[in-house]
Amino acid sequence: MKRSKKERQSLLTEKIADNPFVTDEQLAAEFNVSVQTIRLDRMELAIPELRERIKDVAAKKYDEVKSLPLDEVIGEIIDIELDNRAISIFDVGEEHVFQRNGIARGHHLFAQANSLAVAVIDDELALTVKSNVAFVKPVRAGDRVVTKAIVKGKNPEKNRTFVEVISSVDNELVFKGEFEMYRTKGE
Amino acid sequence: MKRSKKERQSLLTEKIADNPFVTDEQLAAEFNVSVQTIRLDRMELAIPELRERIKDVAAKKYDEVKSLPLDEVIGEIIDIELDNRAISIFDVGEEHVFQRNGIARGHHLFAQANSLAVAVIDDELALTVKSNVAFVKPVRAGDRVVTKAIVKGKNPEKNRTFVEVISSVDNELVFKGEFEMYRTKGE
DNA sequence: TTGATATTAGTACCAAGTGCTAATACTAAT
DNA sequence: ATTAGTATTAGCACTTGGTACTAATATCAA
Repeated sequence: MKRSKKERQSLLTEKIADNPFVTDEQLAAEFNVSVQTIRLDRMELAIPELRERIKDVAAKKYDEVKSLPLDEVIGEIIDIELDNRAISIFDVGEEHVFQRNGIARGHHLFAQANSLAVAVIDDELALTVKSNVAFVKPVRAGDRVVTKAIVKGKNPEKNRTFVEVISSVDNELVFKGEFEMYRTKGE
Repeated sequence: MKRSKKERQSLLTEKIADNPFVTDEQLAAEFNVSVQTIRLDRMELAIPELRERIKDVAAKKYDEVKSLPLDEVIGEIIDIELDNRAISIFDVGEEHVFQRNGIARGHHLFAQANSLAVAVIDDELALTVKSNVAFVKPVRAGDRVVTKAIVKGKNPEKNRTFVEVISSVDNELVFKGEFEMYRTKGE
């Protein structure tokens, strides 16, 4: 009936990955084997029981919630010299690209650049007033985008700071932009 | 020791909301009451048992995963005329604003505008090449941002389309931008 | 002191398992 | 065909974190 243990086990792995909410009993019925066989399979494949799987999913969700406030900055800042320059990296994942063509959605690159421009200012209130950006080259999932922000000039009377941002992947320019930032204190 | 049932129950509601992974036993120990009391409290408050709570969290996460591909477009498109114009709305939530000052992070407005510029093109492949944007007025949590994209011109030789985007809250301009888009087919 | 409300205790039962032992079934090689 | 080895099935005791229900106390207020 079923094409061997191997096949069943690989199907099983898939099934569970696809829907972690399925019980051994349901799986047994689906594969026309006993519940015990399913249990043995899970053991061999080191797949935890239903409750553990569900807990894992829930726990992951919880981690996410906790790490979300960190999206105040998109990308990880690895170097910063306030009011001068800053560098951040951002790893592009599957969730950042268009399904159709695998190219990163522009707003993620913009978000990284904009976040960095805000961060480099370090004022109680730093807001983007204007920006001028160019998406030079497509970025894809798996790429590591390195973004540098450089403070170029100021207009203290108007509380403005100008920041230039360039992003590259493997030392190739993929994005550049100029940001005009507003700050509360003219410094 | 404990200030009445009422107080305990409100603390309990909080505790569980804060950490759905806690068992009745742990709660009983924490409140210095018996496990049964905790159970009675949960019944009165209609709080489901641990496993159900965890399942709920996990299920929510699963729904999210399924609805995530919808973030191909930021904001909800309410009207669209391909290669001509489009309108989307985006409700700003607490998660979109800076904690410090309650003002929406620029990239969300940009994301809405950029998404709409992509959507109005409707080509297999529409990419942002350049954009020039201005954040005219701060946007806050609770604001409903209405964004309009208008196709302004084309350069068929270069496969370019120019889109103008303006966003407003309560008919007041909050954002404007020009987007230069690349498309595969020059149409 | 009487009632009402709150709390605790105890029992039977459930789902979805784990862990273990033991009996079959199937398959392949000698 | 017999034997070995893997695969499958069955059955039982036990575990968690409960539900459902009954019954005994405690606490407090009129």
